[in-house]
Amino acid sequence: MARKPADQTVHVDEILYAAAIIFHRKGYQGATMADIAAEVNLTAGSLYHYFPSKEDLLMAVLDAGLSLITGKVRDVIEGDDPPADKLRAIITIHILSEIDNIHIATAVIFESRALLEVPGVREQYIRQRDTLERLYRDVIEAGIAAGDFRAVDVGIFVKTLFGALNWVNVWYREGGRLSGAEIAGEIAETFLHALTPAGGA
Amino acid sequence: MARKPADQTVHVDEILYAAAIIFHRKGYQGATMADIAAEVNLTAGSLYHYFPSKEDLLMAVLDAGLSLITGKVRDVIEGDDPPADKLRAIITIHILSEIDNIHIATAVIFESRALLEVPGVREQYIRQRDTLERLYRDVIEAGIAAGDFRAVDVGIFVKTLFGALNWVNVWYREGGRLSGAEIAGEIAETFLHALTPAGGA
DNA sequence: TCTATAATTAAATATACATTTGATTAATAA
DNA sequence: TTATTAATCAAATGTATATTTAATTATAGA
Repeated sequence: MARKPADQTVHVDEILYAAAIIFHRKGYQGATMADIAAEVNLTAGSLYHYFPSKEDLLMAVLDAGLSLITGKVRDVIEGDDPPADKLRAIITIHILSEIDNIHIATAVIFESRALLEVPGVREQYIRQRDTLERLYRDVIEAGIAAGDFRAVDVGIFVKTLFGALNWVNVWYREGGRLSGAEIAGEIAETFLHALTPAGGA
Repeated sequence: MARKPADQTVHVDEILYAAAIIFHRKGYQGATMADIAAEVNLTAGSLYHYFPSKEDLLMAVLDAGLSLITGKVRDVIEGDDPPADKLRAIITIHILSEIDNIHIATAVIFESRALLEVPGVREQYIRQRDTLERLYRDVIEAGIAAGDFRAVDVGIFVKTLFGALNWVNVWYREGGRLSGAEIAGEIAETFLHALTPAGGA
Protein backbone atom coordinates (compact mmCIF):
# COMPACT_ATOMS: atom_id res chain seq x y z
CA MET A 1 0.00 0.00 0.00
CA ALA A 2 1.22 3.45 -0.92
CA ARG A 3 -0.15 5.80 -3.52
CA LYS A 4 -3.89 5.39 -3.90
CA PRO A 5 -5.76 5.09 -7.20
CA ALA A 6 -6.47 8.47 -8.77
CA ASP A 7 -10.16 8.50 -7.92
CA GLN A 8 -9.39 8.14 -4.22
CA THR A 9 -6.77 10.81 -4.17
CA VAL A 10 -7.30 13.63 -1.73
CA HIS A 11 -7.34 17.29 -2.68
CA VAL A 12 -5.89 20.16 -0.64
CA ASP A 13 -9.31 21.69 -0.13
CA GLU A 14 -10.62 18.51 1.36
CA ILE A 15 -7.82 18.52 3.88
CA LEU A 16 -8.48 22.13 4.69
CA TYR A 17 -12.14 21.38 5.24
CA ALA A 18 -11.36 18.31 7.31
CA ALA A 19 -9.05 20.42 9.45
CA ALA A 20 -11.82 22.94 10.01
CA ILE A 21 -14.15 20.17 11.12
CA ILE A 22 -11.64 18.83 13.61
CA PHE A 23 -10.62 22.26 14.83
CA HIS A 24 -14.28 23.00 15.40
CA ARG A 25 -14.76 19.75 17.26
CA LYS A 26 -11.62 19.73 19.39
CA GLY A 27 -10.01 23.12 19.06
CA TYR A 28 -6.67 23.71 17.38
CA GLN A 29 -4.52 22.45 20.19
CA GLY A 30 -6.76 19.53 20.92
CA ALA A 31 -6.82 18.44 17.30
CA THR A 32 -4.15 15.96 16.27
CA MET A 33 -2.76 15.59 12.81
CA ALA A 34 -3.95 12.01 12.99
CA ASP A 35 -7.52 13.18 13.64
CA ILE A 36 -7.45 15.42 10.63
CA ALA A 37 -5.84 12.80 8.45
CA ALA A 38 -8.40 10.19 9.49
CA GLU A 39 -11.18 12.51 8.37
CA VAL A 40 -9.91 12.15 4.81
CA ASN A 41 -8.61 8.59 5.12
CA LEU A 42 -4.97 9.46 5.25
CA THR A 43 -2.28 9.00 7.84
CA ALA A 44 -0.79 11.92 9.74
CA GLY A 45 2.43 11.94 7.80
CA SER A 46 0.64 12.35 4.50
CA LEU A 47 -0.67 15.75 5.48
CA TYR A 48 2.86 17.09 5.28
CA HIS A 49 2.74 16.50 1.59
CA TYR A 50 0.17 19.30 1.45
CA PHE A 51 0.94 21.57 4.39
CA PRO A 52 4.33 22.17 5.97
CA SER A 53 2.95 22.17 9.49
CA LYS A 54 -0.15 22.10 11.62
CA GLU A 55 0.19 25.81 12.07
CA ASP A 56 0.14 26.40 8.35
CA LEU A 57 -2.95 24.30 8.12
CA LEU A 58 -4.67 26.53 10.64
CA MET A 59 -3.50 29.62 8.81
CA ALA A 60 -5.01 28.29 5.63
CA VAL A 61 -8.31 27.62 7.35
CA LEU A 62 -8.47 31.08 8.89
CA ASP A 63 -7.56 32.72 5.65
CA ALA A 64 -10.21 30.79 3.79
CA GLY A 65 -12.82 31.70 6.35
CA LEU A 66 -12.15 35.40 6.45
CA SER A 67 -11.86 35.63 2.68
CA LEU A 68 -15.09 33.78 2.24
CA ILE A 69 -17.14 36.09 4.43
CA THR A 70 -15.41 39.21 3.22
CA GLY A 71 -16.04 38.21 -0.37
CA LYS A 72 -19.73 37.57 0.18
CA VAL A 73 -20.21 40.77 2.09
CA ARG A 74 -18.38 42.77 -0.53
CA ASP A 75 -20.49 41.34 -3.33
CA VAL A 76 -23.66 42.42 -1.63
CA ILE A 77 -22.43 45.88 -0.76
CA GLU A 78 -21.89 47.01 -4.33
CA GLY A 79 -24.48 49.27 -5.89
CA ASP A 80 -26.16 52.26 -4.38
CA ASP A 81 -29.04 51.08 -2.29
CA PRO A 82 -29.69 53.13 0.82
CA PRO A 83 -27.47 52.27 3.79
CA ALA A 84 -30.28 50.60 5.71
CA ASP A 85 -30.88 48.17 2.87
CA LYS A 86 -27.20 47.51 2.50
CA LEU A 87 -26.72 46.88 6.17
CA ARG A 88 -29.64 44.50 6.30
CA ALA A 89 -28.28 42.69 3.29
CA ILE A 90 -24.76 42.25 4.60
CA ILE A 91 -25.86 41.12 8.03
CA THR A 92 -28.06 38.56 6.36
CA ILE A 93 -25.46 37.23 3.99
CA HIS A 94 -22.88 37.25 6.75
CA ILE A 95 -24.99 35.05 8.97
CA LEU A 96 -26.07 32.74 6.19
CA SER A 97 -22.49 32.28 5.04
CA GLU A 98 -21.33 31.50 8.53
CA ILE A 99 -24.04 28.93 9.04
CA ASP A 100 -23.29 27.46 5.69
CA ASN A 101 -19.61 27.10 6.54
CA ILE A 102 -19.90 26.66 10.22
CA HIS A 103 -16.73 24.65 10.78
CA ILE A 104 -14.53 27.16 9.06
CA ALA A 105 -16.36 30.12 10.53
CA THR A 106 -16.08 28.77 14.04
CA ALA A 107 -12.42 28.04 13.59
CA VAL A 108 -11.86 31.66 12.60
CA ILE A 109 -13.55 32.87 15.74
CA PHE A 110 -12.11 30.47 18.26
CA GLU A 111 -8.78 29.42 16.90
CA SER A 112 -7.36 32.64 15.54
CA ARG A 113 -6.10 33.28 19.05
CA ALA A 114 -3.67 30.42 18.66
CA LEU A 115 -1.96 32.29 15.85
CA LEU A 116 -2.13 35.76 17.27
CA GLU A 117 1.28 35.28 18.81
CA VAL A 118 3.00 34.27 15.62
CA PRO A 119 4.39 37.52 14.24
CA GLY A 120 3.78 38.08 10.57
CA VAL A 121 0.71 35.94 10.73
CA ARG A 122 -0.79 38.19 13.34
CA GLU A 123 -0.55 41.27 11.16
CA GLN A 124 -1.96 39.46 8.17
CA TYR A 125 -4.88 38.23 10.18
CA ILE A 126 -5.60 41.61 11.72
CA ARG A 127 -5.44 43.27 8.34
CA GLN A 128 -7.98 40.86 6.93
CA ARG A 129 -10.24 41.28 9.92
CA ASP A 130 -10.03 45.06 9.69
CA THR A 131 -10.92 44.95 6.04
CA LEU A 132 -14.15 43.21 6.86
CA GLU A 133 -14.83 45.59 9.70
CA ARG A 134 -14.32 48.54 7.43
CA LEU A 135 -17.00 47.37 5.03
CA TYR A 136 -19.47 47.56 7.87
CA ARG A 137 -18.15 50.86 9.18
CA ASP A 138 -18.49 52.51 5.82
CA VAL A 139 -22.11 51.53 5.46
CA ILE A 140 -22.95 52.72 8.94
CA GLU A 141 -21.09 55.98 8.59
CA ALA A 142 -22.84 56.62 5.31
CA GLY A 143 -26.18 56.01 7.00
CA ILE A 144 -25.39 58.40 9.81
CA ALA A 145 -24.18 61.04 7.37
CA ALA A 146 -27.40 60.70 5.40
CA GLY A 147 -29.44 61.04 8.58
CA ASP A 148 -30.91 57.57 8.09
CA PHE A 149 -29.19 56.27 11.21
CA ARG A 150 -28.85 57.67 14.68
CA ALA A 151 -25.35 58.88 15.56
CA VAL A 152 -23.89 55.89 17.37
CA ASP A 153 -20.23 55.35 18.20
CA VAL A 154 -19.41 53.42 15.07
CA GLY A 155 -16.40 51.61 16.53
CA ILE A 156 -18.34 50.21 19.44
CA PHE A 157 -21.38 49.51 17.33
CA VAL A 158 -19.45 47.42 14.85
CA LYS A 159 -17.74 45.43 17.60
CA THR A 160 -21.12 44.84 19.17
CA LEU A 161 -22.55 43.69 15.89
CA PHE A 162 -19.59 41.40 15.21
CA GLY A 163 -19.91 39.85 18.62
CA ALA A 164 -23.52 39.04 17.91
CA LEU A 165 -22.75 37.67 14.46
CA ASN A 166 -19.83 35.56 15.61
CA TRP A 167 -21.84 34.14 18.44
CA VAL A 168 -24.37 32.68 16.02
CA ASN A 169 -21.83 30.00 15.24
CA VAL A 170 -21.77 28.99 18.84
CA TRP A 171 -25.45 28.50 19.41
CA TYR A 172 -26.83 27.71 15.97
CA ARG A 173 -28.06 24.15 15.50
CA GLU A 174 -29.33 22.78 12.24
CA GLY A 175 -32.96 21.83 12.47
CA GLY A 176 -33.62 24.24 15.31
CA ARG A 177 -36.77 26.26 15.89
CA LEU A 178 -35.92 28.86 13.25
CA SER A 179 -34.30 28.61 9.84
CA GLY A 180 -31.04 30.37 9.11
CA ALA A 181 -32.90 32.96 7.09
CA GLU A 182 -35.32 33.64 9.92
CA ILE A 183 -32.48 34.01 12.39
CA ALA A 184 -30.63 36.33 10.04
CA GLY A 185 -33.77 38.39 9.54
CA GLU A 186 -34.39 38.71 13.24
CA ILE A 187 -30.84 39.79 14.01
CA ALA A 188 -30.72 42.22 11.11
CA GLU A 189 -33.94 43.75 12.37
CA THR A 190 -32.48 44.17 15.84
CA PHE A 191 -29.51 46.14 14.60
CA LEU A 192 -31.52 48.17 12.12
CA HIS A 193 -33.85 49.14 14.92
CA ALA A 194 -30.90 50.05 17.08
CA LEU A 195 -29.88 52.56 14.45
CA THR A 196 -33.28 54.10 13.88
CA PRO A 197 -33.14 57.81 14.68
CA ALA A 198 -35.25 58.95 17.61
CA GLY A 199 -38.75 59.65 16.40
CA GLY A 200 -38.21 57.67 13.19
CA ALA A 201 -40.38 54.67 12.29
CA MET B 1 13.51 23.55 50.41
CA ALA B 2 9.97 22.39 50.93
CA ARG B 3 7.13 24.05 52.78
CA LYS B 4 7.33 27.84 52.55
CA PRO B 5 6.89 30.24 55.46
CA ALA B 6 3.23 30.97 56.18
CA ASP B 7 3.27 34.45 54.75
CA GLN B 8 4.43 33.17 51.39
CA THR B 9 1.94 30.39 51.28
CA VAL B 10 -0.35 30.26 48.30
CA HIS B 11 -4.13 30.24 48.57
CA VAL B 12 -6.55 28.28 46.37
CA ASP B 13 -8.03 31.45 44.99
CA GLU B 14 -4.66 32.67 43.84
CA ILE B 15 -4.15 29.47 41.92
CA LEU B 16 -7.56 29.76 40.40
CA TYR B 17 -6.82 33.29 39.32
CA ALA B 18 -3.41 32.33 37.98
CA ALA B 19 -5.04 29.57 36.00
CA ALA B 20 -7.49 32.05 34.51
CA ILE B 21 -4.64 34.30 33.46
CA ILE B 22 -2.81 31.47 31.76
CA PHE B 23 -5.94 30.04 30.17
CA HIS B 24 -6.67 33.49 28.83
CA ARG B 25 -3.15 33.83 27.48
CA LYS B 26 -2.67 30.36 26.00
CA GLY B 27 -6.01 28.63 26.05
CA TYR B 28 -6.81 25.62 28.18
CA GLN B 29 -5.03 23.09 26.08
CA GLY B 30 -2.08 25.35 25.46
CA ALA B 31 -1.64 26.09 29.14
CA THR B 32 0.67 23.79 31.05
CA MET B 33 0.46 23.06 34.72
CA ALA B 34 3.98 24.41 34.94
CA ASP B 35 2.86 27.73 33.45
CA ILE B 36 0.12 28.07 35.99
CA ALA B 37 2.36 27.03 38.85
CA ALA B 38 5.04 29.49 37.81
CA GLU B 39 2.49 32.29 37.98
CA VAL B 40 2.25 31.71 41.73
CA ASN B 41 5.85 30.59 42.26
CA LEU B 42 5.12 26.92 42.66
CA THR B 43 6.09 23.84 40.72
CA ALA B 44 3.59 21.89 38.68
CA GLY B 45 3.29 19.06 41.15
CA SER B 46 2.26 21.38 43.94
CA LEU B 47 -0.93 22.32 42.19
CA TYR B 48 -2.21 18.82 42.81
CA HIS B 49 -2.29 19.64 46.46
CA TYR B 50 -5.15 22.02 45.64
CA PHE B 51 -6.84 20.60 42.56
CA PRO B 52 -7.06 16.96 41.56
CA SER B 53 -6.47 17.69 37.89
CA LYS B 54 -6.08 20.35 35.27
CA GLU B 55 -9.65 19.71 34.24
CA ASP B 56 -10.89 20.38 37.75
CA LEU B 57 -8.95 23.59 37.75
CA LEU B 58 -10.73 24.69 34.61
CA MET B 59 -14.08 23.70 36.07
CA ALA B 60 -13.37 25.83 39.10
CA VAL B 61 -12.50 28.80 36.92
CA LEU B 62 -15.63 28.47 34.83
CA ASP B 63 -17.80 28.06 37.85
CA ALA B 64 -16.30 31.11 39.49
CA GLY B 65 -16.79 33.17 36.36
CA LEU B 66 -20.40 32.25 35.76
CA SER B 67 -21.32 32.64 39.42
CA LEU B 68 -19.67 36.00 39.56
CA ILE B 69 -21.59 37.47 36.66
CA THR B 70 -24.84 35.79 37.60
CA GLY B 71 -24.53 37.12 41.13
CA LYS B 72 -23.89 40.67 40.04
CA VAL B 73 -26.71 40.61 37.52
CA ARG B 74 -29.10 39.15 40.05
CA ASP B 75 -28.26 41.81 42.61
CA VAL B 76 -29.10 44.55 40.19
CA ILE B 77 -32.30 42.97 38.96
CA GLU B 78 -34.06 43.00 42.34
CA GLY B 79 -36.64 45.68 42.97
CA ASP B 80 -39.35 46.88 40.64
CA ASP B 81 -37.87 49.42 38.32
CA PRO B 82 -39.35 49.39 34.84
CA PRO B 83 -37.90 46.74 32.52
CA ALA B 84 -35.99 49.26 30.45
CA ASP B 85 -34.12 50.49 33.51
CA LYS B 86 -33.44 46.98 34.67
CA LEU B 87 -32.14 45.92 31.31
CA ARG B 88 -29.88 48.92 31.06
CA ALA B 89 -28.59 48.22 34.54
CA ILE B 90 -27.81 44.54 34.01
CA ILE B 91 -26.11 45.09 30.69
CA THR B 92 -23.97 47.71 32.35
CA ILE B 93 -23.01 45.65 35.36
CA HIS B 94 -22.46 42.63 33.15
CA ILE B 95 -19.95 44.44 31.00
CA LEU B 96 -18.22 46.13 33.89
CA SER B 97 -17.87 42.85 35.76
CA GLU B 98 -16.43 41.15 32.71
CA ILE B 99 -13.90 43.87 32.18
CA ASP B 100 -13.02 43.81 35.81
CA ASN B 101 -12.41 40.06 35.73
CA ILE B 102 -11.32 39.73 32.18
CA HIS B 103 -9.18 36.63 32.55
CA ILE B 104 -11.88 34.64 34.21
CA ALA B 105 -14.58 36.00 31.94
CA THR B 106 -12.61 35.18 28.83
CA ALA B 107 -11.89 31.70 30.06
CA VAL B 108 -15.61 31.13 30.51
CA ILE B 109 -16.29 32.15 26.97
CA PHE B 110 -13.46 30.42 25.19
CA GLU B 111 -12.58 27.45 27.30
CA SER B 112 -15.95 26.09 28.31
CA ARG B 113 -15.89 24.22 25.04
CA ALA B 114 -13.09 22.08 26.38
CA LEU B 115 -15.39 20.75 29.08
CA LEU B 116 -18.55 20.46 27.06
CA GLU B 117 -17.70 16.86 26.31
CA VAL B 118 -17.25 15.82 29.90
CA PRO B 119 -20.65 14.51 30.93
CA GLY B 120 -21.89 15.73 34.26
CA VAL B 121 -19.84 18.85 33.92
CA ARG B 122 -21.61 19.70 30.71
CA GLU B 123 -25.03 19.68 32.34
CA GLN B 124 -23.82 21.71 35.29
CA TYR B 125 -22.33 24.30 33.00
CA ILE B 126 -25.37 24.51 30.78
CA ARG B 127 -27.61 24.86 33.80
CA GLN B 128 -25.58 27.77 35.10
CA ARG B 129 -25.51 29.40 31.71
CA ASP B 130 -29.25 29.02 31.31
CA THR B 131 -29.83 30.55 34.70
CA LEU B 132 -28.06 33.68 33.60
CA GLU B 133 -29.88 33.69 30.31
CA ARG B 134 -33.21 33.41 32.08
CA LEU B 135 -32.56 36.53 34.12
CA TYR B 136 -32.30 38.44 30.88
CA ARG B 137 -35.26 36.72 29.28
CA ASP B 138 -37.51 37.54 32.18
CA VAL B 139 -36.72 41.21 32.02
CA ILE B 140 -37.26 41.36 28.30
CA GLU B 141 -40.48 39.40 28.40
CA ALA B 142 -41.78 41.66 31.15
CA GLY B 143 -40.95 44.66 29.00
CA ILE B 144 -42.75 43.25 26.01
CA ALA B 145 -45.77 42.34 28.12
CA ALA B 146 -45.87 45.87 29.49
CA GLY B 147 -45.70 47.29 26.01
CA ASP B 148 -42.42 49.01 26.80
CA PHE B 149 -40.53 46.87 24.33
CA ARG B 150 -41.27 45.85 20.80
CA ALA B 151 -42.19 42.17 20.38
CA VAL B 152 -38.87 40.59 19.43
CA ASP B 153 -38.07 36.91 19.38
CA VAL B 154 -36.72 36.76 22.90
CA GLY B 155 -34.60 33.66 22.36
CA ILE B 156 -32.73 35.14 19.43
CA PHE B 157 -32.52 38.54 21.05
CA VAL B 158 -30.86 37.21 24.16
CA LYS B 159 -28.35 35.16 22.17
CA THR B 160 -27.59 38.24 20.12
CA LEU B 161 -27.09 40.29 23.24
CA PHE B 162 -24.89 37.65 24.85
CA GLY B 163 -22.74 37.46 21.76
CA ALA B 164 -22.19 41.19 21.92
CA LEU B 165 -21.44 41.12 25.65
CA ASN B 166 -19.08 38.18 25.43
CA TRP B 167 -17.22 39.74 22.58
CA VAL B 168 -16.31 42.75 24.70
CA ASN B 169 -13.74 40.54 26.41
CA VAL B 170 -12.09 39.91 23.10
CA TRP B 171 -11.59 43.45 21.95
CA TYR B 172 -11.50 45.46 25.17
CA ARG B 173 -8.12 46.97 26.03
CA GLU B 174 -7.41 48.87 29.16
CA GLY B 175 -6.55 52.47 28.45
CA GLY B 176 -8.42 52.47 25.16
CA ARG B 177 -10.38 55.34 23.67
CA LEU B 178 -13.39 54.82 25.92
CA SER B 179 -13.72 53.82 29.56
CA GLY B 180 -15.50 50.65 30.56
CA ALA B 181 -18.47 52.68 31.72
CA GLU B 182 -18.69 54.51 28.42
CA ILE B 183 -18.51 51.26 26.50
CA ALA B 184 -21.17 49.72 28.68
CA GLY B 185 -23.38 52.75 28.24
CA GLU B 186 -23.04 52.70 24.50
CA ILE B 187 -23.85 49.02 24.22
CA ALA B 188 -26.77 49.24 26.60
CA GLU B 189 -28.14 52.10 24.52
CA THR B 190 -27.86 50.03 21.38
CA PHE B 191 -29.94 47.21 22.77
CA LEU B 192 -32.45 49.48 24.44
CA HIS B 193 -32.96 51.24 21.14
CA ALA B 194 -33.36 47.91 19.43
CA LEU B 195 -36.29 47.20 21.72
CA THR B 196 -38.02 50.54 21.38
CA PRO B 197 -41.51 50.03 20.00
CA ALA B 198 -42.15 51.51 16.56
CA GLY B 199 -43.10 55.15 16.96
CA GLY B 200 -41.66 55.26 20.49
CA ALA B 201 -38.96 57.74 21.46
C1' DT C 1 6.94 0.18 -22.17
C1' DC C 2 9.87 2.88 -19.42
C1' DT C 3 10.81 6.72 -16.33
C1' DA C 4 10.10 10.45 -13.48
C1' DT C 5 7.13 12.23 -10.23
C1' DA C 6 3.24 12.40 -7.02
C1' DA C 7 0.78 10.43 -3.24
C1' DT C 8 1.02 7.64 0.27
C1' DT C 9 2.47 4.64 4.12
C1' DA C 10 4.67 2.62 8.42
C1' DA C 11 7.91 3.34 11.54
C1' DA C 12 11.34 6.15 13.88
C1' DT C 13 12.42 10.61 16.44
C1' DA C 14 12.08 13.63 19.87
C1' DT C 15 9.80 16.11 22.92
C1' DA C 16 6.55 17.88 25.77
C1' DC C 17 3.45 17.42 29.31
C1' DA C 18 -0.09 15.66 33.09
C1' DT C 19 0.21 13.19 36.84
C1' DT C 20 2.49 10.31 40.63
C1' DT C 21 5.82 9.38 44.12
C1' DG C 22 8.71 9.84 48.01
C1' DA C 23 11.11 12.96 50.37
C1' DT C 24 11.59 17.35 53.16
C1' DT C 25 10.48 21.25 56.00
C1' DA C 26 7.23 24.72 58.20
C1' DA C 27 3.47 25.33 61.19
C1' DT C 28 0.47 24.01 64.65
C1' DA C 29 -1.71 21.59 68.29
C1' DA C 30 -1.04 18.77 72.29
C1' DT D 1 8.80 19.90 73.09
C1' DT D 2 7.15 16.69 70.20
C1' DA D 3 4.11 14.64 67.08
C1' DT D 4 1.01 15.50 63.30
C1' DT D 5 -0.36 17.69 59.41
C1' DA D 6 0.13 20.96 55.53
C1' DA D 7 2.73 22.76 51.81
C1' DT D 8 6.16 22.12 48.95
C1' DC D 9 9.77 20.16 45.87
C1' DA D 10 12.66 17.28 42.57
C1' DA D 11 12.58 13.53 40.03
C1' DA D 12 10.26 9.58 37.90
C1' DT D 13 6.46 7.68 34.87
C1' DG D 14 4.07 7.14 30.97
C1' DT D 15 1.79 8.68 27.23
C1' DA D 16 0.57 11.43 23.48
C1' DT D 17 1.69 13.57 19.31
C1' DA D 18 4.12 16.79 15.74
C1' DT D 19 7.34 15.97 12.52
C1' DT D 20 10.91 13.30 9.76
C1' DT D 21 12.55 9.51 7.11
C1' DA D 22 12.90 5.88 3.93
C1' DA D 23 10.35 2.94 1.32
C1' DT D 24 6.43 1.77 -1.83
C1' DT D 25 3.12 2.14 -5.52
C1' DA D 26 0.12 4.68 -8.87
C1' DT D 27 -0.04 7.84 -12.63
C1' DA D 28 1.22 10.38 -16.57
C1' DG D 29 4.14 11.59 -20.11
C1' DA D 30 7.77 10.29 -23.49
